[in-house]
Amino acid sequence: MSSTTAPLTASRPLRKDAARNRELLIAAAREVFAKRGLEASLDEVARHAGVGVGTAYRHFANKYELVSALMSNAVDDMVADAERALAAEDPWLGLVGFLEAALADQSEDRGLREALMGVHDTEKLEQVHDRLVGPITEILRRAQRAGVVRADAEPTDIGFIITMACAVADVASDCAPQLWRRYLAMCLEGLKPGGATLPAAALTEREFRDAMATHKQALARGSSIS
Amino acid sequence: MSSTTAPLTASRPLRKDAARNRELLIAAAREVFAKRGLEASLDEVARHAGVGVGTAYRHFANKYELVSALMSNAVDDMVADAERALAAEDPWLGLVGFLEAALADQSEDRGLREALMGVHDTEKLEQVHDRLVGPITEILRRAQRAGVVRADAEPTDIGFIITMACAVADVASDCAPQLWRRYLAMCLEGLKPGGATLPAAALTEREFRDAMATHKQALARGSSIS
Amino acid sequence: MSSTTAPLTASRPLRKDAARNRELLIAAAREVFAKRGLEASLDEVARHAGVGVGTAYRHFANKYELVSALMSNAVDDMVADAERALAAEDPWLGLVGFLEAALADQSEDRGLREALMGVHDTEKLEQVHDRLVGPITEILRRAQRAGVVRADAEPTDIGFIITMACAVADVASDCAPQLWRRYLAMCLEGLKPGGATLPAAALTEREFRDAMATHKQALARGSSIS
Amino acid sequence: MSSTTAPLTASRPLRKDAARNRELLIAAAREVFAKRGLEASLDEVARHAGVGVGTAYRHFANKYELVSALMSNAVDDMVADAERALAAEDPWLGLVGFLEAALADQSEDRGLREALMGVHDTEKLEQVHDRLVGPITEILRRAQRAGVVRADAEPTDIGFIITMACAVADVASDCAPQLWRRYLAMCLEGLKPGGATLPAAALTEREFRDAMATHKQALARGSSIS
DNA sequence: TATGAATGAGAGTTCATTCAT
DNA sequence: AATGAATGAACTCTCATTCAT
Repeated sequence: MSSTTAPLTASRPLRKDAARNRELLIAAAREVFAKRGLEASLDEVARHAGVGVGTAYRHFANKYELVSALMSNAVDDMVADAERALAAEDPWLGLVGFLEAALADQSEDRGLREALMGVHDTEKLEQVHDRLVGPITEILRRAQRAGVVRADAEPTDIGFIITMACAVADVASDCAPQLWRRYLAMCLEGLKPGGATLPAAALTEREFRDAMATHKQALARGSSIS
Repeated sequence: MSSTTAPLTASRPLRKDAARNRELLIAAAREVFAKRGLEASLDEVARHAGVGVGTAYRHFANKYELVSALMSNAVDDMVADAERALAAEDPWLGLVGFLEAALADQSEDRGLREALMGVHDTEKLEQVHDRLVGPITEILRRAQRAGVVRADAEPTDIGFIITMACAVADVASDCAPQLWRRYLAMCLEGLKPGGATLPAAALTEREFRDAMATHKQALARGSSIS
Repeated sequence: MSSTTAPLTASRPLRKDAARNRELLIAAAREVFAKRGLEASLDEVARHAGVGVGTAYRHFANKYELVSALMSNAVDDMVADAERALAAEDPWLGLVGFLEAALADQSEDRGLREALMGVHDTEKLEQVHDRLVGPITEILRRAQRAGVVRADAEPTDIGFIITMACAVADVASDCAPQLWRRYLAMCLEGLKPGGATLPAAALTEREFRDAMATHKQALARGSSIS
Repeated sequence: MSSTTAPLTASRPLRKDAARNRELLIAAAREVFAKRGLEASLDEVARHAGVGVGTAYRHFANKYELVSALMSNAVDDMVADAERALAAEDPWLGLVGFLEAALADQSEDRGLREALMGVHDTEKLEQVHDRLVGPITEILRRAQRAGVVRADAEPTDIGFIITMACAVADVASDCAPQLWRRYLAMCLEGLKPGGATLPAAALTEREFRDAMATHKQALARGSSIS
């Protein structure tokens, strides 16, 4: 009856605006996926968020888009972590600090790990990489210039070190939530100068992206995320 | 030693055609699971093998049993790898050789990686561990006695190094099938004596088993492999 | 009493279309199960109702829940029958009327007979018995007080008389839909005072419930209704 | 080598002749079906008999034929029971004795009950009836001539009384194996002269056969016994 | 002839996605 | 815009029956 959008009657539920529902869904998805992995159903996410599934599909074209949004948030965090790392005085501690910060998040979130290991959309993947490649490259190069990281290390190595530590977290997060730190430390030894020659070349940024994209498509085929 | 053609396995000799189908199924399963992971359906495996689903279920009580058979084969191979490693003169090269051999297999087989990372049956898991723990411990201890591996390394570290290299293979196997070698080399640097103190204790053998078992159960809940 | 159109059932009001489909499903289930017994598939019930299987599973968690809903309706009817019987002036005619009314329903519905003979869920069974035991006991005791039923009859005898008449209906309902009346009459002769001593004690209410529950479990093992 | 059929070498298994296997299968089927009902699989029966399924299908065209053979045996027993009943001096005790003997068998054999309630083959059914109708009719008529059974009872009533007592046994055989005797006694009261008029005519022998046959076909449609 | 391996239709159930309300 | 009911393909597993050995 009124032209305002404010609720007039107490019995009519508040009209939640879209942004609020979007946040609710993302928060619910994070919680649900963190605990149960990406195989949790969208119904469960929606229920957790207190909205209908239909609403989820209004905000996200499909399950993957929702996962994607989660990833964007995680990437935001990683970018922030990276900026903090660049602000650190010691380049080595900066690198280590970045990895620890990024992994501290991921080690607690199964859904995030699965999402980062299995991005299902090339375009999205490009965006993620576009945002991270600069900071990560700078963190690494700075450490190399300081002589604390071997010269043949490449930015994609950082990506795979994260991948590896995530794998440990995947297996051990319930029993030993901090175990990934042990293996991150081992990998970091391998990053220090003076080690043996590495038997295979690092991927270029381009190859890394393609690898990720191919991997996802392999995952997507036959997976519930299509 | 015997002149009979009886199968070497202790169980009842399989009829010729049945044995053939069993092999067809295992081969098909390996191929299908290698490419698409364990979430591929048994129908697809059977189709790939050129047999009906029913046949698959005659040979393997359920999907997991089939995966389990695949794993048994893989564990056989790993045990053989481990024995070769112990026969090597140089303890370090033995250790490295074992890891490279084991990973060369797994890097090409996504299903195998998923199976080993996600054994869904506690009993089977125990069997796998029972067979591998001895040889792996001996490989490691020998290298430690020779002073080429840091003293605080534990057998479970070998397990997690395999886990990590598999994670790399998971992502990159299509584009860069040998990339895992780069990161295995990095990890091996971390295994050499003289590195920084590791920030978290290795799991004991028992904890490792429990971690694996818990991980599986988490995976199994809601997964197609129940 | 209220002017709202809210449903009388205490649970959340179903959306109009959903309520319609629920009714369609129940009607279809009654028809299909009535004709073909409980072994008819849910796909067939859904097809008969003109909805997808998924819809059936939205309304009923599993096949048994659907059967259960059917049973609840039938028990409602039986309770109503029992109340009418208690309102009858002649205690004997009340008893007979109750049995005839109850059996008139069941004789036409094979699914209902199977459901009542084979309740697969202990809790549900308890509910059914809880609702029926009072009225039936009262009907019987009133007739006994009036001296028209033998003193050693027990409420569980009523249950078994229904069981027996149902068995006749099971066999003969197609060819002779009223034949059960003949054998109900025979059983009723056995209920009248003055007959020979009965060679086995009636079950107590507790034993009757346990018998039913055990029977169901035997049926359920290996049956499609688990 | 020898022209005898006796085994010559200890290692070669005795050549079981067909008759022996047939008996083994029937015995196994009786046991298995008695315990688990007709839904037990033929594989299980064959395993129990120590032969292959193929052998079962050599002797019986399908599952139903095997059940049918079981029934034949049971009918043999019933015919023998009937003959003993006719030899009894007291016509009433003869009738009662026949029913008790027949039911004592059936009450212990779930498969037999299911088979008799659900004969799936018209021809077989005819055979069963052909063999039983004479003796049963004679038992009944003799009792009627002696004035101990009501004049409007028909041979098919005997069939349905068995049906009814079987239904009781079906439900209660685990908890109260003798309970059917109570309800048989009640039915027998209804058979005695002097009761109320029965509200529906007994089936004729022809109708009884048709009822059974129709019933079976209904059961068979959609049932595992096709 | 006996065997048991192979078959494949069909059952119950789940869930990403669509669409009427 | 929000809801959640509806959809139907897909998955695992069973078993009566057939057929190669």
